[in-house]
Amino acid sequence: MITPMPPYDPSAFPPFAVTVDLVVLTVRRHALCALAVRRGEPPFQGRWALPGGFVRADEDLEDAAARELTEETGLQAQSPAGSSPIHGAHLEQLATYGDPKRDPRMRVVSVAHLVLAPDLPAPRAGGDAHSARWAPVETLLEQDDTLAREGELAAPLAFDHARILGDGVERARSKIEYSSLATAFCPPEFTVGELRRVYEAVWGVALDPRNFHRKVTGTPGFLVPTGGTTTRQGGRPAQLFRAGGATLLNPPMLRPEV
Amino acid sequence: MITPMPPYDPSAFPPFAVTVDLVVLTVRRHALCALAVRRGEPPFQGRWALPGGFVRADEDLEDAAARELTEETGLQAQSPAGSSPIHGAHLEQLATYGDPKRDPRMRVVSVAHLVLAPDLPAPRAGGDAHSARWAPVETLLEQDDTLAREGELAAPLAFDHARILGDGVERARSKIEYSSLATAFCPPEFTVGELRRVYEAVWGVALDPRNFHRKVTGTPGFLVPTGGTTTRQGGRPAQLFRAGGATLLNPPMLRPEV
DNA sequence: ACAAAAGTGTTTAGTGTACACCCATGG
DNA sequence: CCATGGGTGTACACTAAACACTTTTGT
Repeated sequence: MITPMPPYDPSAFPPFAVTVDLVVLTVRRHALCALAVRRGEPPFQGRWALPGGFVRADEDLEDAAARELTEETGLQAQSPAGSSPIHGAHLEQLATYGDPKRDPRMRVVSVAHLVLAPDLPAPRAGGDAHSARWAPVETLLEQDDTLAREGELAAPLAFDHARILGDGVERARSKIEYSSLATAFCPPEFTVGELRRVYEAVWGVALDPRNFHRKVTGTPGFLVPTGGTTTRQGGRPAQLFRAGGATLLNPPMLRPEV
Repeated sequence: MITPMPPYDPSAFPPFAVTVDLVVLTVRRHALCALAVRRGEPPFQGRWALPGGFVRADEDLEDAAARELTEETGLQAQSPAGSSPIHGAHLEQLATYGDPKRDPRMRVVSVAHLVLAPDLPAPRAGGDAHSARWAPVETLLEQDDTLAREGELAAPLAFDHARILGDGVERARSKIEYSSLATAFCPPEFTVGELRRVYEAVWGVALDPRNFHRKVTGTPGFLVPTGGTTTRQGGRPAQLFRAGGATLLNPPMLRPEV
């Protein structure tokens, strides 16, 4: 017999644990990197995993993600609604993973979040760097291939974190096409060339510097010049920009054909 | 003191209830409609809500959503991986809502899913139609305005379901731009005009029939002609098509400027 | 004959792409 | 002076938008 609105008995629900996992992405040395932490206990002891933790009893999901982010990196989240005074990282919900067997011990539903951050000196800014590191996403993902190799990253990521990381990378790759999110990878002031290198690292392609320059400077609200210049990249001094108010890019930045 | 990987104590986690809620969209009489059910018990007794229910102890999230969908509508879900023999509805995860106060009784985290279905004769195909109905999304959403009005839909949706519905509608509106998902609103065989009316209903705009025709028939893999024709829309007989294998539209269908 | 919806052709404006070329600095 | 990256100009291909026009049915 089918019940359109099933009886809603709050005292007889299956118990779940709810966690947040973080896909924290940045661009370092012209490569897209993700934050990984080493697990100190079973299961998957010694393996690398995405940072994360339990959602507290009276905590919103996004608050839990922001708290874990601060604990791991010292970064403040910059949610759409929030307006942190300090330069923060972009934080958004990614997807939720609830396979009954994803954690061998118990039923855990994980709400994954995506964080885009500018390049940081080191994880946790001087904290427990021994158990947290940036690694290129290909390094973290290619471990899923059958070829096991030597080195400290030889094993695939714990749990279903390779899938979560892959989904997060895919989201970032597509989202910088039609939004101004790529600026979240840059410091507060940046040049057009630095922004272009972000696109090149995230997409893994080479872009024409001249057309890119015309495109981003010609999109109203994307970039606002600060008046300053820099020569930190060598060559002719480049104008410095801040991210403008526009969040959507129309027309979008086109990713070269695969 | 800060712990990079917090102690993971599976026996001491806050208990959560996990539910799935469904945003089931269809196009009826040239309007985008969503499935709503009437609540039979407190809280929000008598108010309209999105269909949904608890995730079972050993059930994956997507399986739970597909089960609820079948219970409410008789539809089979057509997940990306699955390959149901009968014509099914598109099902994908939408987002997860976990505000600690979203359910007044207990901590409930709801994983919302989005379903796109062809027009159906009636909810539950002859079942409990008295407690389930299709309603235009504007009707369901405009209730959130302060102006309360008479009629059976006078009250806003229960819980945070108005926000969930709004997010689902927004996802559908943007996703038919760059994917072939609009065909999920159509029966197995359909005409170009019927597909165009789907776009017009979802976006709430008028499209040029001639340019639309050229666009969709000129995109390889989007539509495959079945050879048949129909005059069910009046006028000159129109070719019938099935959805092709392509899932991404490149270049995308452009939504007229707002 | 007329209305209605399906299709096709053509013109125009705008955008992406490729690439020649110049600019301003450090070494 | 040369290498390096920043920035502008321009020609060409492609696309979308607007709309005149023809086709094929039902009434």
